[in-house]
Formats: sequence, structure tokens, C-alpha cells
Amino acid sequence: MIKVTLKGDVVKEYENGTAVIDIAKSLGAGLTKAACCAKIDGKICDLRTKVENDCNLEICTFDDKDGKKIFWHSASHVLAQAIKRLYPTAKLAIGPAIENGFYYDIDVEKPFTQEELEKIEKEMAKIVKENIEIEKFELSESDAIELMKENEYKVELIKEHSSKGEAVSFYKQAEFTDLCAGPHLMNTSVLKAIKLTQCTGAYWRGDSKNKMLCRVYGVAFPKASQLDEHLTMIEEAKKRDHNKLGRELELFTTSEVIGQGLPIMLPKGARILQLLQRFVEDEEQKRGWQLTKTPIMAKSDLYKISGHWDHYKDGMFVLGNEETDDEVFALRPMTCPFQYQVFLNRGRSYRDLPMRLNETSTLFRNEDSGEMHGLIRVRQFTISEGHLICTPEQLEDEFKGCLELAIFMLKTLGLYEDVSYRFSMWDPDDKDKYIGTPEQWEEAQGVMRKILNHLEIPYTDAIGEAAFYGPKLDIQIRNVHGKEDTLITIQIDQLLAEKFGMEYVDTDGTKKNPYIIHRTSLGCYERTLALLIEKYAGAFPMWLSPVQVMVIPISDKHSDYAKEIEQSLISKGIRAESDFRAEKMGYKIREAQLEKIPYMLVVGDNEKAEKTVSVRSRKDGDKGTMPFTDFVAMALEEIETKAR
RNA sequence: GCUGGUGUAGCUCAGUUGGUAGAGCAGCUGAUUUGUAAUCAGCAGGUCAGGGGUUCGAGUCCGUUCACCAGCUCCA
Repeated sequence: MIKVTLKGDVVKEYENGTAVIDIAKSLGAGLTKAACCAKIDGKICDLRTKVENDCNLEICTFDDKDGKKIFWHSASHVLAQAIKRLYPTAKLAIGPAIENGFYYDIDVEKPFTQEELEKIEKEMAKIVKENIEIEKFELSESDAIELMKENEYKVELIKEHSSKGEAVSFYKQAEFTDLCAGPHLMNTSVLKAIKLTQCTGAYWRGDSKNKMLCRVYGVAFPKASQLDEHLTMIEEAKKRDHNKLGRELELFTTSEVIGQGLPIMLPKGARILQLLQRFVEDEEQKRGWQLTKTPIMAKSDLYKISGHWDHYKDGMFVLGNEETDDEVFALRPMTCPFQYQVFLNRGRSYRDLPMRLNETSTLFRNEDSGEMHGLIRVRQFTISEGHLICTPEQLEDEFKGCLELAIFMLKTLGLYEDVSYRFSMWDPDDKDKYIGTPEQWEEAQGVMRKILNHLEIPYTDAIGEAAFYGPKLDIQIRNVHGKEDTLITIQIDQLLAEKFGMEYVDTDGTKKNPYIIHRTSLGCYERTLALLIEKYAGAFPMWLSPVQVMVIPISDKHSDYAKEIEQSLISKGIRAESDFRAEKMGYKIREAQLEKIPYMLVVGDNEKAEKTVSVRSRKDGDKGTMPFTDFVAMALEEIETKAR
């Protein structure tokens, strides 16, 4: 007999070798039905797994993160089975569960059309109804290859798994068998609500040198109502899409004759960027940063020293022809070597350090045509850039200062709860991308890890995500589509200082290379604006609203008083406008509300007589009448505190 | 860059098997002078994303360029 510790520290005894599913049965029919997989001593496994030692056992349902994963993974097998039934010549590649559903990559002659996806969906529903048992078996490498010999993708995977000494396992459901490590559900019948969401291209093994396969994405739920809820949620999220909302609210636009990835900031969008920029620059000044203003282009020589010419020439806008011109320039794709020239302006000693240089820096990157996206990925953008030059002893404190600044920015904007931290390291196997020696990388990464651990930052490791010159702490955020991007980055670099001959005289009279922290305090303004639009669905906090107050006179008779109110607000630095059109008040309110203006001040006979305003907030509706001076005090307070 | 989708008035969308473009909102003009989310009427607005091809005839069919969208790859 073995002792199994269950949820709530309940210990039960079972025959050695009892399968998890039988343990679940002993606990209740409801749990058995809902069970997707289990965790034995924290290790995820099949319900088929036989328990052979005393252990902790957790049975996971769809409500658990791991249960969902298994549920969706099995859904991907049903997808594959349906495709094989309808398209017998299709070659399956891989089909994992992802964060929000599953996909399967398939090698087919022609990508599926919408109609074909619907047909596949119907076949999947049939497979679910057929109530098929899912069985697991293992094969030797040679038998496995024999079984999958028609499919070069699976053969490649089998060879790879066995070379690592892993068992080669298969899952079989009726006529369909797939190479898979599992775990899986016991039966197809629980996959009640399935929706195939899209069909796109994806490279085999994520390498653009490989063949592009057809990737079918889907989601699945145990109940139809959950699927509906999920689809509604996605629709709701799309309404916040900055790319749609930002254009509707006239924050930005694009123009075919200007070009891709070159957004035009309209007055309202430009105003928000100005507010953000002032906020950042003022805060940096308070924290001891010195503003610089360096050229937006340079001779190729500069980029050759930094290494950017070798690494990113294709991504730069080069002016001139290297073959024929004496001088070739390029628009700057980053600020680093420009700001280094500030340090290099004269000899430096330890007394000059730390040197904190910030700049509102416009950059140009010739992104591939398929990469551009709204304001998130563009060809010209302006970044809250900064480089901090310091001694090794100062590094931790200064890094901490940069991080505190970033966190202050995020908290003020209300994005703090939405970010995650990524420790981006080099990939020692990628000889092309990274400069420097393994020893230098170990040192820089070691220092960064120590700092992150010391500051108790909840980060995840990311191999191969470092800059070519050093490791990064990336502060990541997701857009409404769930896609993750870097909002803020703080990097440690000891390689570029050497390349540029940056030295300081230390206390002992010897010359040393400083450490450089590359950092942004708020990332690039366009991207930040995009995330803010999505965060607030266009209803920006008062201090960031392009128009803060709309004065609405009830009729022509009240225009003078409205004008007086408007002017008074403007003189106090509040961004106010009046709506003098000969429309009904309800109409003007509706428009101001749709423009997401924080306050509407309705003024008529009563207000005029008593020097009051009727306040309507976009959030709470009619707030009643108050003395104008009271409203001003309230508005200024809300702006000053950057209330959200 | 790759795969797929989309492109008709400022916006949202109609437009039959190819026969020469239509609505609502927005805009303009006039009337209305209004008390917390849409007053009424009239007018104007389009080389159907841009070249090209097939055809007697193309918004509709074919090809190409551009832009937009989703995904992949990339992201100093």
C-alpha cells in the first residue's frame, strides 16, 4: 500500500500501482469527470499514470492552469485527427497548447480557407461525439521511425527526442496516432465546445529558413457557455485596440504617401506625447539626469565602432552609397554612441561619475514590412533614452535608481500592475549575434542577476534575448491581442565603453573602463501611448486628456458666460473648449462623452446668475451644480495629483 | 521578408450572373434656442487604394504595386 497526500493534506492509502484516474474515481464522480491531468509531487502527468510511491497528488481540472493546458493539447490532437480524416495527405508537424488555446502546424498543399476551417470544426465535433478513448504507448526509436516514416517532421522529432535519451511515446485515438509526450485527457468526449479561430503561416521549428507550414489556431472549453464568454471577451478587448481607437479619437493617422510605419500624430495625440515627455524630462531632472541633444544622423564610421554597422546595417536608413560616396551617413537607430561623445568630450575622473545622461531621442529603424503595427512597432519613434556611466561600485545603486524611476513612471501611468519582468541573457551558441567573451558575459549577467535577486524582482529568464553588447532587464507588457512587447528596458554594458575608448581616472590614478547602463524611463512614447489607449479605452486620466473640460452652453444666451468660463479655465492651465453650436444640450453631451472628455460643464440661466457650473463627469454622469471656483479647485487637484 | 485576409464618401457599410455608384452618421446651409447620450429640412461629397491587362463595356474578372489587419520570423 502507498500513502497519497491529497488536497487539504488528506492522506489516503491505495494499492501500489493504482492509476491516478482510479484514485480520482474513489474521490468522486464529479472530480473524475472534470479531471484533465494530475500533478504527482508537483510533476505534471497523465491520469493514466500509475502511482508507485508515497506522494502528494493534485488532480487538475480545466479550472487549473495545467488542466487547461492538457485540455487544449488534447483538442489539438482532435484537430489533427479531423484534418487527417478530411485531408489524408496532410503532414502533421507540431500541435501544442498555448496560453489561450492551441494550434497545430500542418504541411498541406494549400492553406485552409474559412469554409474549410468550418468543415474541420464540424469533423472535430463529430470526433468528440464519437467518445473516443485516448491511449498511450511507447516505441523504440527504430519502430517509431518506421511508424512515422511518411512524415519527415515527426521522424526529425523522434530522432531528436531519442538522442536526448527521452522515451518516444505515442497517443492513439481510434484510427489516429500521434507522436506526443503527453499528458492527455482520457477521452475526446469532454471537448464539448471547440472553435477554430484562424489559419496563418508559421515556419517549421520557428526558423524563417525552413518551410512555412499552415498553422490552425483554436480554443476549446468544457461548456459552450464558456466558449461564448471567451469569444465575447475577445470582441470586447478588440474595441480597446489602440490602432482602431487611436484613429477614431483622432490621436493619430497614417498616410499612404508618407509610408508604412510612419504614423502622423494629430493634435490630440501630439498633446499627449508632449505631456508624457514633459513629465519624463521633469522627473529625470529631479533625479539627477542631465539632458543632452545629439544629432539624429552620423557617418557610418560611428556605427562601425559601436558594432551596429555589422549587426544591423540592413535595419538602418543609410544615406549615400558606400561604393561611390566619400561619406556615407545613416539616420540613427539608437542613441548610445551619440551620448558617449558627451562623456568623451574631455578627460573624466571618478569624480564625474555617475554621469546620468538623458535625451528625448528620435530613432529610425528600417523594420521589415510585415513587422509594423499601429503605434507599437514603427519606423520612426521617440524614446525616453538615457545612458548612465558609472564605476563598478556604483553599478547596483544606479541600476536600482533606474528601476525605481521606471517603476515610478509605470505606477503614475497606471501600468504597473500590467507588466512582467524578463531577464534577457545571451545565447552562448549564437556566435553571430553577440560580441565579447564568455567571461565578460558571465560577469555582466552575474552582476545583473545579483542585482535583480537583491531587489527581489520577480523575473523570468530569457536566453538569446540580450542585446548584442549586454544583458537586459526588459519590462514587458501585453496589448489587447495578448501579444507581449518590451515597454521599458534597462541594460548593463561593459563592452561598448571599451570599443569607444571611454575611460575614467580612478582614485588610485589608474585609467578604467566604466560600466554603462542603457535604459529608458518610459520606453518609446508612441508605444507607451498605444498601451495607454488600450489600458484606458481612450478615457485618459484627466492630466493626460487632450481636452480636459468641455463647456456646454444651453443656448445662445449663455455663450458669453460659457466663453468666460472657458477663458478662465485656460488661464489656469486647464485645457478647455466650448461647444457653441446651435444644437441641443443632449447632443453636445453625447459628443463630448464619446470623445471621452473628463468633464462637461453645462451652463444656462441659473449658472450664469449664480456664477456656478453644472458638472457632468464622463465617469459618474451628472454631479450637480457647484460654484465655478470649487470646480476649478477640484480639477486642478485632479490634474496635479495625476489621479486615475 | 513569409502566409493568409482586407481596401467603395471623413466614418460604418450596401452594390445581383460584368452594363457606368447608394444609405446612415459626420460635413456645409437654413430653420430651431434647447437643462444632462442623437431637433428638422435642404445641399454637397466618390478617377470604387494606384498603374496595367481581359472585354463592346470592369467597383465586380486577371495580374502587379501600395496601404491596412492577423499570424510567423526579426526587434540595437
